[in-house]
Amino acid sequence: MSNEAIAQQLRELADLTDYVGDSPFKARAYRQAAHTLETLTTPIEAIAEQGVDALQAIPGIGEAIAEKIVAYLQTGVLPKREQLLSQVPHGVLEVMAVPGIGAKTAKLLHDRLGVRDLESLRHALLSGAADQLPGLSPHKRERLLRLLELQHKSQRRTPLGFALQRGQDLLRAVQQVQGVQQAQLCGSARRMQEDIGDLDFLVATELPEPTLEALLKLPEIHAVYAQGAHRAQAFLSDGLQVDFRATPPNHWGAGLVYLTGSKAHTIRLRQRAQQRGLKLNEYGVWRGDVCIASESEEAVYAALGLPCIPPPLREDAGELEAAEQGRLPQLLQPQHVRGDLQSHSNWSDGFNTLEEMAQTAAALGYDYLAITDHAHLLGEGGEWMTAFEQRRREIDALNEQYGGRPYLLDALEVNIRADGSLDAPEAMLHRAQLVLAGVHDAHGMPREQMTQRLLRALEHPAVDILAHPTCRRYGKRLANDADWERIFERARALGKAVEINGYPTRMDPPTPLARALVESGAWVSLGTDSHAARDLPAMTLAVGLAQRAWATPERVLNTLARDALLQWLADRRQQV
DNA sequence: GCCGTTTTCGGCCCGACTGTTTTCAGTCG
Repeated sequence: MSNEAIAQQLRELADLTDYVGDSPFKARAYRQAAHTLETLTTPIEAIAEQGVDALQAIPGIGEAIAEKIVAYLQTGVLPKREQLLSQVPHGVLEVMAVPGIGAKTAKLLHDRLGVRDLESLRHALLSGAADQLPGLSPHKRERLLRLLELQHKSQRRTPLGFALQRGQDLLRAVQQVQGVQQAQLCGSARRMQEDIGDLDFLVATELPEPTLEALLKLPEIHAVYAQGAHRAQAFLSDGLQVDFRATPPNHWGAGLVYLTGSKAHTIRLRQRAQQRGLKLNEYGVWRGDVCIASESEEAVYAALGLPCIPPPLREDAGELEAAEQGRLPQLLQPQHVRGDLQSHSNWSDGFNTLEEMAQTAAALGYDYLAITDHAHLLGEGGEWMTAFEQRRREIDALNEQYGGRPYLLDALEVNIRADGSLDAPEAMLHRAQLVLAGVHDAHGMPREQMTQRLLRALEHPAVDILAHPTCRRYGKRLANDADWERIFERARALGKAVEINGYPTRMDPPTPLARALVESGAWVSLGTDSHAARDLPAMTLAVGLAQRAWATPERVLNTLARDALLQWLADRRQQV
């Protein structure tokens, strides 16, 4: 997938363009093209093969950027970026990434103090040399030093699962603060983006200043970055950034639209308002000085001639066109989900017993839970089948005892070896009620080899679901490369499912690929990959990712009632 | 650099906060 790689280079080119003082609109065009590439569900190579006209048919990509993409695909670099980098120290890109330092400040720091990377920036700040520069007060110097410290400690982006947890805890505290009439977590967390940069809270209040003041005194707040009459920015002790935005209660809906974003979606909405002789800001939709919509999100979208677009779709990735044409998907909702199709018990590497898993699944209201213990961890060597049969008897007993509420599926997760064969005895695979196959080692193979590996596993008659397709892990492992279009198409043709995995550090496949999966028409299976009962609520994350992929309930396996799911499994096995 | 039922040239979202600006530039979301 070069899409992300080219997008990254275009963003750097945009930063460099700002740095050297070329037209800011050029930089914006580069960033817009980068965003478009990141949301494409097709590999850019495939489009480029159809010729330069196909590239230019993509919105935001014209003659010049199309040429740059072709050059990148041929040489692996953007010539313009290389040229600028030969004039500018490499490290200014990381200096510009520090919050509060933009292109102008970075250039000033370089030209006057020789700042060329984070280390020389730290030195310039500590030595006091930076105090002499316009715009760099001692106060700002302290702030920047603290930021450098925090950035050092924290990863720049936090996986959604962890961020949502922190955001919901903090939201409860926010709602208790004097003056807060209503509060909601917005931003990328509300859009269920797989990783987030900060937590954005919208707060409805009649008294913005004292309320913000009180919010910044919450014990969770470690350091205040900026504070005004309507907005405040702060950091938690682990470096996670928090933004508070106060809004008058009667402008709540417009505030939600503004703070939920995404930025690209908001800009499109504002352009749309302009085209209709209106103006959209965080307070509402305006005709001249008259506010014509502000109280609810529905009203704001309606004033722009659109149905309300669900937050996970607000990425400027075709949702405005779909809304305009009445083609918005009827998204999958959490209440559609009847059960979880990947979980592990202490029969393999899970923490909890089958019964503890069943009890939590029952508390979640599930009809079923697939216990997908790792086949190769079920007993040692020749003991596999014995352990498997013992586990089955325990599952049968629990299903009897609980009257099938929830019903536990006697399932397996099996490792796909490097050659695409499965690491489990055939007898076991065919006796299991449901089989997930997934890659657990030999990552990072060349694309074609990985493709063949996954296709071969998919062809195995016992395999029902391809688990965590790309195997990416936050902070640990990049996504595996493969010809996903072919793999999803083969899964569709075989009537098999591909998993959307909601385990917090996996969230696999990433959004654009998940959307390609949904578009392929293959069955989708939602799994939390829980290794403990307390992980099971992560289904929220899997559903969020599926929503970002535009999934509707129809092709999601987990929306089937128990008997329909068992019938689906039986039908597929008969086809073999 | 992109784009066009306002435009092939002249626009390009909009407002809050910081700093030192007595009216605005830089940065951010």
